[in-house]
Amino acid sequence: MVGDRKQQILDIAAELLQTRVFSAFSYQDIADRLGITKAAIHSHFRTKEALGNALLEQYLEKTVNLYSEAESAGDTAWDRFNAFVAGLVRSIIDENKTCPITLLQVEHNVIPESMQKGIRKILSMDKAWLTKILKQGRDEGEMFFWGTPEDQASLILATVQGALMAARAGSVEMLEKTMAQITKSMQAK
Amino acid sequence: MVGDRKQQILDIAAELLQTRVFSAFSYQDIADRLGITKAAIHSHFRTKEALGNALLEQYLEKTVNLYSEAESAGDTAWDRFNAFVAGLVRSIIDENKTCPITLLQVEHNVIPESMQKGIRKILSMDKAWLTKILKQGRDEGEMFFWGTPEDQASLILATVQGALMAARAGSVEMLEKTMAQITKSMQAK
DNA sequence: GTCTATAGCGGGATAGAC
DNA sequence: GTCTATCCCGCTATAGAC
Repeated sequence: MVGDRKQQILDIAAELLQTRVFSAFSYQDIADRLGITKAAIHSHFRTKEALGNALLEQYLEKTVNLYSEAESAGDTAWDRFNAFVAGLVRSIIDENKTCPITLLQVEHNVIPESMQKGIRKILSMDKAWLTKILKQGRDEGEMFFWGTPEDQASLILATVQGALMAARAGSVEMLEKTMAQITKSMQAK
Repeated sequence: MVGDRKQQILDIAAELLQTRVFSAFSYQDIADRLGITKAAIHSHFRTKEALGNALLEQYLEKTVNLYSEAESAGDTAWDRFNAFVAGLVRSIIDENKTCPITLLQVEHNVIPESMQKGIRKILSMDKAWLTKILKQGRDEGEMFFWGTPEDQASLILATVQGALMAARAGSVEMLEKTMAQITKSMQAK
């Protein structure tokens, strides 16, 4: 009847994932919000694994878009870095949400292998992109950190994910403070 | 028959929590490993919520012990800091495990309120303890960071949790590198 | 393509035997 | 205190109507 039911389902699933975890939402939850039976969801996504992979594809696309957006935000590494972090934080909106990739990473051992693969792909893209930016920042003489850009990228990704996650049990204010703290730590030597 | 069944159950539950997530293990999983029926578990922990709270009590105790251990490791802030971080990393052992508090924090919206309270308690203790150590380190002129010790404590906790979590989808080697990176970032100005 | 009815299984939890 | 048999519910998934 609607035609883009598939997208509606994806949108609701995305929200449920971000406010709970993958293991803790069901087809029933989605069906309830659409006023249909859970079996109807299976017409669009035969298994929950398929739904999960569709979500991951969507995140992959969003991630790539965020890189473009960050690179359009300015020419300096700092411009790009700040736009990237802001983009991640923006995806949270309220304190009950958190980064979907972080969530799925936590559930790594509990979800189907096809999904694990999708998660690792996005995580490695993030790391590669951030490494590139940090290298640029160091070359420009504007970013300061120890060791390789790659190690620093791991550090920052861990911090950002940890902070996005902590925002759930704590406050969003805290999140912004923590992000600011990362920035400061690289601003001067 | 055994007498310390309760502790056996707790130990298995702790391991299941760390390798999965709270939502994704069941009484059945525990019962299977003990060769009894899941109903028997209910004799020891009437609800899963009760089991979760018992786990949290155990973690609280371990956390307090880790503070003592860290403070016995030496008199300087660095001695204590390193012992603390090492203690957290030690609890991981293999790459399929992660920090239980991190896990429960992620599931904050999905677990009973009594457990949420326990989690927040441990998290705030960690933050308070680490803030104290960072203040000491700054006063000694040995630790360098921007802003308040409290903000830096948030940053470090987020990083550690993020890194412990990332170790699950990635490698433990990476974890150690990331930890080393945190340390380096505070060693010189 | 979109949906309902229903199966089949596994979840947490209770009653009650020992 | 320790356990089994059992209940009821919600889960994912299939069959088949429209």
